[in-house]
Amino acid sequence: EHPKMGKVKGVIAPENLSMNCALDACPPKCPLPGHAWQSVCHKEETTWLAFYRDTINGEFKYIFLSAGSSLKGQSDREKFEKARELGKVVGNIRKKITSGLRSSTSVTMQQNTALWFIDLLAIRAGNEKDTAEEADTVGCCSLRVEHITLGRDEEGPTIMFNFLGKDSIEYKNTLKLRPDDEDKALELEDNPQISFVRHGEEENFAQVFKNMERLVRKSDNGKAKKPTDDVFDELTTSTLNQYLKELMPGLTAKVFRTFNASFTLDQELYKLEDHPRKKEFMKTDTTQLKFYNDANYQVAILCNHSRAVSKTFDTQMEKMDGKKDEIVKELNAAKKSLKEKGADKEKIKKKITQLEERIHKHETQKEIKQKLAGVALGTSKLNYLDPRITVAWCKKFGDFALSKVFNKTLQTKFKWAIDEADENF
DNA sequence: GTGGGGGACTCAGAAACGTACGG
DNA sequence: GCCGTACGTTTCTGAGTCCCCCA
Repeated sequence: EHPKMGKVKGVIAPENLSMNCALDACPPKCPLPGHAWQSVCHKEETTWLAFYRDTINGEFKYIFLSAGSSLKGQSDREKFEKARELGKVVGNIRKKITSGLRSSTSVTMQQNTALWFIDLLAIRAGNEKDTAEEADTVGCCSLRVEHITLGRDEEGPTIMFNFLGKDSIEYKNTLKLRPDDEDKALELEDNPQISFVRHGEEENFAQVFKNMERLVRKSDNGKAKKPTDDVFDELTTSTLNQYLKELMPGLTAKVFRTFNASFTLDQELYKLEDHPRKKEFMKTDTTQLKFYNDANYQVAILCNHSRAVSKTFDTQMEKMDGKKDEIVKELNAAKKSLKEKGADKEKIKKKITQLEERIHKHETQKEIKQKLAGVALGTSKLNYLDPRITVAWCKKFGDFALSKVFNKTLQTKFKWAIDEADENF
């Protein structure tokens, strides 16, 4: 429960607003007669147009330009360029991280263990928070012993994470080795609460597990840790980011999230190229869109973007089941009539095929609905996926209409990417 | 020199709103 | 043509990240 829940916000008057405009520009006129702005300033280094203080916690609230503005587009582009830059050197950085896992210096070991998780699981950095003023949520650096369960299964060690992340969204995930049995692996792959260690990282995972055993049991002074103690007791987000800056200029924990999200989308989308069912996916706009959304889904799972399941979800499912039963009944009747004397066999066979296709379509729709019930695709599309990957893919595969994946708002926001990327991006 | 907090930005899901569709 | 439902889009504003400055 949020400590400020139930508090009522005060009205913001012009007297609470500070305006920001160029020195040679005419400040906007206050539209309310008898009122005036608190102040007018000329900050050339900032992008906000106005600000006021929140009446509950006194924090700054800014009025910014819209996401579709060229200024925002420019910084969006810079964000994705930084992620691409990371992509070019990520191999070397991972080598440094994995060697740091074995460091005898405690803080170095902690830094690299945390980064290993941030890179693989796209967990946020985890700033310190004042739980008297804000909800008790955590990220990687602020993980507590109570959020981690170490275990073992048939494949080897397991690390289970269970904590509340940003916006009090539950993060539940078990990290484990991929089973050799491919059927079992594929089955587990569909489970959004299980993540596999990357191929070739098995030994590093063993080291990470060893580090975690140490970190959840003892602090550096040898004292046993309580469930409410920090796992990474020598880390803060700023020291972690300082370390990252040594590895690459401008690198922060957040960049890993952007990079891994975009990289995942790219990998998933380009599986279409040599996919054994390529023809099937390319058949219609609907099937191609489904392929895109499946790729987007993988990113949403990685970033833990969830949403509340609709209150009417169960009834919607029941309705779909009912509808399917109706089509099945019709199909059975058609099959029966095929055996009757004097029946127009060709006509009935055609009807049977149509009904079977309808059942298949219906089942697919239900499957998609079930899969996306608690998963939000929009957040990653808006914030983490380099739009140029999508633009290029649409151009490369059957000149797929971009409007199918980017609505009007996104087309405005990503105008810079649409202009820039060709099919070879 | 350093740690903490102020400041400025991005990211987040829910609510509100608009619209298409089918009975 | 009306109405209810579902679903996509837009708006809202809270919740994070991270840099920088100052005590």
